[in-house]
Amino acid sequence: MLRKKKKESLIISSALKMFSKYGFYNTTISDVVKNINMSVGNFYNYFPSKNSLAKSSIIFVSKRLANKLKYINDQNISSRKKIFLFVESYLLFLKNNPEMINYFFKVYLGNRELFCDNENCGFELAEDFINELKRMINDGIEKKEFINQDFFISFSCIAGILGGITFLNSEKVLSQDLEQYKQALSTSIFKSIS
Amino acid sequence: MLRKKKKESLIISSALKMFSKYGFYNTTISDVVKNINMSVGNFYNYFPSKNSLAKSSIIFVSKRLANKLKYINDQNISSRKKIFLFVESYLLFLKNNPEMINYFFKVYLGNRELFCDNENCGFELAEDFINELKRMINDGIEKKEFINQDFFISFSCIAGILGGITFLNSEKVLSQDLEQYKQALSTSIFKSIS
Amino acid sequence: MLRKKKKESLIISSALKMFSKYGFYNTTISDVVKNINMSVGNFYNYFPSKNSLAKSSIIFVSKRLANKLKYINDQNISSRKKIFLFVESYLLFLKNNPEMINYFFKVYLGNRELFCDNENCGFELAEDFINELKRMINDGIEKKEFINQDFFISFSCIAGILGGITFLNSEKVLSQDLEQYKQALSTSIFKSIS
Amino acid sequence: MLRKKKKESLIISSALKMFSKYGFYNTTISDVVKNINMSVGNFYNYFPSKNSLAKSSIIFVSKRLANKLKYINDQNISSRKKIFLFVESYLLFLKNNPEMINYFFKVYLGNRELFCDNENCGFELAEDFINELKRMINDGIEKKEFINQDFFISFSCIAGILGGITFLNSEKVLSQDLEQYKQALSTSIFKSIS
DNA sequence: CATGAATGAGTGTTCATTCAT
DNA sequence: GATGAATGAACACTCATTCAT
Repeated sequence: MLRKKKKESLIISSALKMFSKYGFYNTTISDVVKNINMSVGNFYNYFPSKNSLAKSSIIFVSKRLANKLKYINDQNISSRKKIFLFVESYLLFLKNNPEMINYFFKVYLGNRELFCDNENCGFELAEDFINELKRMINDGIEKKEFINQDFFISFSCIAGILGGITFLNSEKVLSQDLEQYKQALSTSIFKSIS
Repeated sequence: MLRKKKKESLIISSALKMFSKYGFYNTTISDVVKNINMSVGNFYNYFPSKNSLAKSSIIFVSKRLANKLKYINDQNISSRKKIFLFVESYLLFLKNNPEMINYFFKVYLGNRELFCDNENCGFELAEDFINELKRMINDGIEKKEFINQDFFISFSCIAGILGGITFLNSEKVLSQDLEQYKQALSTSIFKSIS
Repeated sequence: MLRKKKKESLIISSALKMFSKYGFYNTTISDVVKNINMSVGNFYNYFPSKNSLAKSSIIFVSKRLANKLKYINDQNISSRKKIFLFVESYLLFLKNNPEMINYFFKVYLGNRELFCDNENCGFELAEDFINELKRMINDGIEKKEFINQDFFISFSCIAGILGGITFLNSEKVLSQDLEQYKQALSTSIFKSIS
Repeated sequence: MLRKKKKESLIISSALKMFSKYGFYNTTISDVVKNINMSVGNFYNYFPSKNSLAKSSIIFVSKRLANKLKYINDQNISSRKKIFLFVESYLLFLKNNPEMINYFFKVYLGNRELFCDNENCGFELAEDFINELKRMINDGIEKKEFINQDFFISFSCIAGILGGITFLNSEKVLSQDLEQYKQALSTSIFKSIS
């Protein structure tokens, strides 16, 4: 039902804010639902556990990021341009939705145990985004605009550099506005993988 | 007293292993001390709290990393070479002491709340390492081997790319041995900031 | 209204099954109504509380048992024969309606607190059955077929022995079919009170 | 350690009182420990769960009952006398330790789910007592003082009749003191199985 | 009558920290 | 210093009951 989906999104929104700000383990279910005038008991009508909320949240973020990247990937432009547009888009997204990006970097990457089933802790939950990134890299390599190297190196360059600036931003040490960095960042990223 | 320092190091070693593997919040003091045949009560003779153990641990790691970097910085070689040596040294360190690096990336960066006093969550605890990184970057810029850009961009490039590969390594998705990546990684890093 | 009574019986049937199988405290209202395609909210149109459902259920069982016993009591036969017929009838009932008997022994006798009002926890709820049992005993004593002893002793002999075999049956330790025990059981019961 | 065993017994004693009086599910760990000036947290230094406390409690009771019965079984007397001594001993025990017997009948027999592992809900936990009962019955049969019938019938006669009087006693419907019933009860039991 | 979302008090369990020995 | 029993606040999750629709 639509109504149910709406409520789920509302909960996820609150969770992203709280988890990204205070961390998963320092946020109680009560904290999550207080923001949206929901009772603790009712939360469990929408998610079976706090853990599953964390998982649903990362899927939510991954889908959003994947969409942005897909839109860029689908364009018939140079890889250089794609990198630029992606960085631009990413920085804007980070500015407007810091909780999503911070959730991705802080909770998803920092608390891996939450996202594992048994011993299996892959990236399934973020695969929408990762697959799109993979596509961008492979397209660039095919068109000889990127060097043909191990995927994981290129992945580290793109995600790592963006992760770095994201972290510095969340630490509030950046002196300028985020978008001021888009030129330098996209140039750095492009140089690193071409 | 020397004896006291020895015990502290022992505790930190155990903490780094446990925290990096299971996460700070999933590791109890009892877990930390069980490894080293110490009682829970006695732990508190060495550290006033679990939190302070986390802080001491990151200082310990930061110092170790800073030393490696300082040794390289002190040499009279090109920045290109420095980057290479640093990457090489870093990968070796990661291979031999994964718990330290993983602690840095997972716990220190992923659970910032642990390392804040009041609202102040700077990098004081890792400043030994960060200062040395700053020195390498500034030296390179001065010698015109790196482009003269915002420090934080260059920082993101170096730390971000290494962070990326570190994460992939801890996720066990890398197909080759870590040191196989040193050439490509140092090249990517160098290109990104020059 | 008849319709209302039908629904109540339906609920009680489901409750007897669930309560006897999983216990009162391990069965939720949701469990009870799921079986019969009824909503949780609607349940409260028929019973004011979970507790009252437990009470109504035992009354239901007691009436059923009382009817069987009354039919036997009303016959003009020896007490020896009555005991036999009762045991036979009881074992058949147990075989066909284990949930009723198990509810009686497990929930009604094992969770007395549910059936008390204030401090008053009598047998009112099972009085239909108990009165009929009392009648059988007193008739037997009058006819000098049973020894004239404290009612509670005779009661313990009849109900206790049947309770014993019921328990063993529900634990699935009996090697033979229930009705195979009717001869021995009725003999034992008869001997014990005559 | 002895100290530890002492505390465990203390907890079990309190649990037997509370569980037998209010039922397992209506007694909180807090209730159990309040009686003995222990904190909730400390309880978990002695038992891993509330459930395991229930199991340990029944083992405790079973051992106590088995001892009494063993003492009687070991004597070189007639089965008739054994039955009498056992009933006498049982009634005395019930009078002095009603919480133990009531726990056995109310919680152990009434809440079987607590004592099961997986699908396996045998009598292991009470086997000390049951084995001794089995011995008494078999000895009697061997000496031709009891009829040679299915063990479960004889078991139901002994345990059932005692269970009946126990139940009536805990319901406070008996008009006389417990020991007044020993003659009639032991006679009834003896007659039922001989 | 019927639905099922919403409520919120309640419980088992954990764990950082303390303290008597 | 060393021990580990003791403390108690905190939290995820449950579920009987209510109520808007």
